[in-house]
Amino acid sequence: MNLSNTSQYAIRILAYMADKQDSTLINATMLADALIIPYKFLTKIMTELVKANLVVSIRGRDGGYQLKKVASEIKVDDILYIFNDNISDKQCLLGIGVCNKLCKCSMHDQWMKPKLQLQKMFQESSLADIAGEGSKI
Amino acid sequence: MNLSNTSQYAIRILAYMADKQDSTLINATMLADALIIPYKFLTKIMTELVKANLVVSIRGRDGGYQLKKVASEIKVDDILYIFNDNISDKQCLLGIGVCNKLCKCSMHDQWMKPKLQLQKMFQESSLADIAGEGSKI
DNA sequence: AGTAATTACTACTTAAAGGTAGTATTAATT
DNA sequence: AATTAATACTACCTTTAAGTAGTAATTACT
Repeated sequence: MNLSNTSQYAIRILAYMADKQDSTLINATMLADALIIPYKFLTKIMTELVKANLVVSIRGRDGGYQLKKVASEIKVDDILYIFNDNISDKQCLLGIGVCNKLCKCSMHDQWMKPKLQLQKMFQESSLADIAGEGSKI
Repeated sequence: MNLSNTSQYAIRILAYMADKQDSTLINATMLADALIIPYKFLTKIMTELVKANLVVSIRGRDGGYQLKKVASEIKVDDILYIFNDNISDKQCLLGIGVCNKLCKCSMHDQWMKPKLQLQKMFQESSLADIAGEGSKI
């Protein structure tokens, strides 16, 4: 039970960008070096973040990336959603199609409480909440 | 954020076996048919469960499988552990090595509470707790 | 002893995630 | 206009998870 590599990278990238809001643009080389993420893989992720409207890109010389919204408006859940890594309501912990009150998998009841808490955490945590504070990047 | 196919299958298999405790042995064909899991993949998983000491196998004609312990003694966390799918304490949500109070990733604090609740749920839920009750199998 | 029914083992194939390489496009600077 | 530095695109390669196939080993029954 864990996040995909891609989601982990994306969260770290965006949290780093939120932390460096002062400098208008950050380019892929800077991000890849700072976060120790393979450059080519990072640019692939950046393009997805641009398409998902979380990031704006400026092409050409002196180009780079910046957040499209203020940090407090970008939630971790928004990031996970892009990479299909969020916790959906219907999704069954045991993978038996759709799970709900009427048609439960055997772990439905036990899963309910931690699931809601996880969802809440992802939905309420913004980049502003997680950026900075001298944490690992 | 989800369990691997293999873990999902394993939980379903063991919950089903716990539910059918009356019939001493259950063979791979019965399990594969009942749970709609590919037969060959299921036997592979069963062999791992035997090696992990959760299941006993009887080889040869009229052979099959049965739980090695009583259902209440087998926790979901024990199953996830086998397939490296449990939630370890050290494991960092963002994949930046080891995460702890002294050396935190940016989501460490937010992750702590849901993580503990998830761990607790997996560690406290036994096959006896999740088997039966007319749930999907 | 032979047959049938079962698990165990070994090896392979397929699909998805993770990662890399090269080229096209864009735009500022000279 | 040419050069340079950046993102975007397309295609490929590598690794891991998921699934399949065939055979060996084991054991009850006849």
